[in-house]
Amino acid sequence: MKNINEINSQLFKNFKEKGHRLTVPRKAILSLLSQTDEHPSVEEIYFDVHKKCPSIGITTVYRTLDLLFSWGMIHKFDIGEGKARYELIDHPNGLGHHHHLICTGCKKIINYTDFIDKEVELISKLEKRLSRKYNINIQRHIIEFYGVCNDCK
Amino acid sequence: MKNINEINSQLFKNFKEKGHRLTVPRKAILSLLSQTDEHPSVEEIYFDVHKKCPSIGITTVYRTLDLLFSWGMIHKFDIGEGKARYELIDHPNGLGHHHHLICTGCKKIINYTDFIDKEVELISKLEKRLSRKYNINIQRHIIEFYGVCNDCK
DNA sequence: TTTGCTGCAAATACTTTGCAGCGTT
DNA sequence: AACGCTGCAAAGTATTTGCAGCAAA
Repeated sequence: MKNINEINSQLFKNFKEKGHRLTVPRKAILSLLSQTDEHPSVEEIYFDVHKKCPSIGITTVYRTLDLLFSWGMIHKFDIGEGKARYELIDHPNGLGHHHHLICTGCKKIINYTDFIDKEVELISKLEKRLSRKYNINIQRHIIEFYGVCNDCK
Repeated sequence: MKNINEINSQLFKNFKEKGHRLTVPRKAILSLLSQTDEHPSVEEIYFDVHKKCPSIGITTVYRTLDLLFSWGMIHKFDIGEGKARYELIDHPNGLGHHHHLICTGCKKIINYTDFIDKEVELISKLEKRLSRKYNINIQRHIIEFYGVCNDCK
């Protein structure tokens, strides 16, 4: 059973080995993302890291997330709010590959991992076929179900 | 073989029967959406309808699209540009249910309909299971594959 | 020491809102 | 005639950029 420090030191090590500078804001942002199963927005990430380290500005949060996204380390998506939400891809804390169930009322996001095996199987087949047919190099996918949760009915 | 006027008159008829006022801007926006297989943004829709009818303002385009979305007539999604794109759901012009293949380089969107039968089958099963298990009333889904197209490699 | 990263302030992009008047029904 | 729809202007969010200084490697 790994604790948070072990998990983070592994994450940080990988990060540095890829040649990126491990600065205070980056540590704070990566730590936050590795310790949550939620899908924080820029504002939420800024609120958290700025509280722990007030010198961090929101511009840096935007820039860091952009970089992490372009390096393929995080997912970026918009559930219909007009702002981005983020999630670590290779989540070190036990949360494996999953898809989302989103309430259009309260914007709650449920990560589901049940029923996912058949999905993964179909999707990898599909990716191969689509890649070949449309001559496109598929890197990731988004599968989201939208509905109204019990509290919002 | 239906022509555009027939298609639109059917669309407009349905629209009015639902109790919505059929105004000049709404006609223009619905016509545009029914005649394209693309996924125009607000700006692109505004550019088109404003050219045909200069009195239409961009605010009306935003409001009309919001209403069409809340009435379940159009899809609304963001392919990672930070702005919404739209698409008629019940496309009268032959384009059936489909999913998207998106190039992260040039933002080109390919509608694919091949291989979709298995997807639809799996998805409807999934929707039932997820609805029951998570007690949520699922209304729609988004399935998108992201990659780099041949031109952008 | 080098070069990439950072914070601030300002600019830009997208979307929403208040309000008075107009047009569809 | 009623009331929903519209355009304009202004305001509200979300995000990006220029630049000088700082700090990780």
